[in-house]
Amino acid sequence: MALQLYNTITRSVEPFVPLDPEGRRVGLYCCGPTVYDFGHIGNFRTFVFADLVRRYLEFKGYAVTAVMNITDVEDKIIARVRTAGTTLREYTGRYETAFFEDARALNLLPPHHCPRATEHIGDIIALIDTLVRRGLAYQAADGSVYFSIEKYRAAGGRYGRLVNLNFDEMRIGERVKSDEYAKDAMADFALWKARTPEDGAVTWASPWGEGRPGWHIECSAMSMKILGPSFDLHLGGEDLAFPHHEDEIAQSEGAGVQAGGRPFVKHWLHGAHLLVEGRKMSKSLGNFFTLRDLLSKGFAGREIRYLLLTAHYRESFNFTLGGLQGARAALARLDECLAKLRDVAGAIRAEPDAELLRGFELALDDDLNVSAAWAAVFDWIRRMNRASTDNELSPARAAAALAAWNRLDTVLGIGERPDAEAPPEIVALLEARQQARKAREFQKADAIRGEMKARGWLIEDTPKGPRLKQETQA
RNA sequence: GGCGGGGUAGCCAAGUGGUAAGGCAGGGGUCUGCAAAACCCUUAUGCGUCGGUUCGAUUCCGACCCUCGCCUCCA
Repeated sequence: MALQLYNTITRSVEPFVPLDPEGRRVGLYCCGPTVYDFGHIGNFRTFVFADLVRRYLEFKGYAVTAVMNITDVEDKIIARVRTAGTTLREYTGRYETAFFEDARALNLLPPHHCPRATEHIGDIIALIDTLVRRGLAYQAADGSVYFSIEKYRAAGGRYGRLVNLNFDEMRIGERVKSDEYAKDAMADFALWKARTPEDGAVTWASPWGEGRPGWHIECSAMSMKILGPSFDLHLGGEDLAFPHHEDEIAQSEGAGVQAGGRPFVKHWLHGAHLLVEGRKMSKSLGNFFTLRDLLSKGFAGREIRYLLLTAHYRESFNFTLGGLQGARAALARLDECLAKLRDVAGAIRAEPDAELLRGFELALDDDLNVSAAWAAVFDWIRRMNRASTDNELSPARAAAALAAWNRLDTVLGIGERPDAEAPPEIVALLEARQQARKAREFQKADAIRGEMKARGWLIEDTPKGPRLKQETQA
């Protein structure tokens, strides 16, 4: 079975074939967070998607090098540093730490490299210098260095491959006042921004004077430094396709550092945005959620991760609090099944059940059809439960099922609900209830059960005796 | 205005030129002292609207409506 992925640059689903001649090593870069605030659920949809891509490639046996940049210098950050009266590092450090905490809550595998823009100023300057020397970049009257789309095109570069744009029809100036810039052409973009008084201490020396990097250049400089001038996969949110990724291609290929005929990036993947409660997420609508907001409402990281992983990455997704409740119920069914399997399997070990793996892999091979993958998982859960009810679940079969699940979960990253140890007073209540039941004092037994539920513990009476479960609630 | 996605059950969401996966919620049943969990049955003659192509369309084509994204520093 072969993995197929949609490629934004060809607008089609195509087989994934690594650049590595041995077909083993894969370089993956994902545009990471701009650390000016806490990450919201939309940001994390993209990062969960990137995590899925990385994990599935590893599942398929590829040796992945995953890179995610930290954008720690940028207009919004500088503005906030100024109003907060703090230093750049202090300000961004706070949100970077928060980001990694959030990432851990969602069980995102840490990328192998998380380069910060501010720690690669030298690489950025070197890349800009190359572009200047090749005649593709120029310093304008305002002191900033810009990339010339016209020169790039004249040199054979193709601009506008990720997004079909008609530059004559563009509504120029609607979002940025054109008179703010001294660029030769509207479409040119900044590589190096000359220092302004508002930048405060956020400035670096360069051959073109004091200033700071433009936005796009950091990703080109850092990705090529770590993964080489040509690498396999570049991911990001769909909004980044233009201009960010388009400009990355122009800069990176404009530098002429790729081996003959090789592209900067072979495969571009873009994750769709999400809606929240059916509306575009916005603070004024009250449907703007940071990950922290959701965690503080009592939802678990795995529930959020699961919900984000129920929809295909190229479709916009309607994220709702009700959906999160549904996620909790679905995971409870999974947990229930796994607990049963573990109970039956005991210490037996077995090879993974091939049927489950096959359905799962078939689904994800098809451009990461994660909905179909979950369908395979839930069909399997039903089969296991039925076997259990019909008394046909042997320890060997349960062990094989568990082994398959563990393999799947290297991709899904859902894990299992941690078992909480019941406190002594709950155990005492449980024993009291058992006494009452034995004496057929059911009213008393039910009262005790109600008392335990009030304290957050549920009882399930099984043929093997009562089972305690901690109630989850948001 | 240009370009690109979408509109599938109460909600979320796959999918296909041949008669609609899966999850949540709901209804009925089995089991249970009662529950819980689990299982079984059930819930779209229908896939935005109107036309067209076809033996056959939710799937292809056209128009229209609604919605989301991008159109210069937003995941």
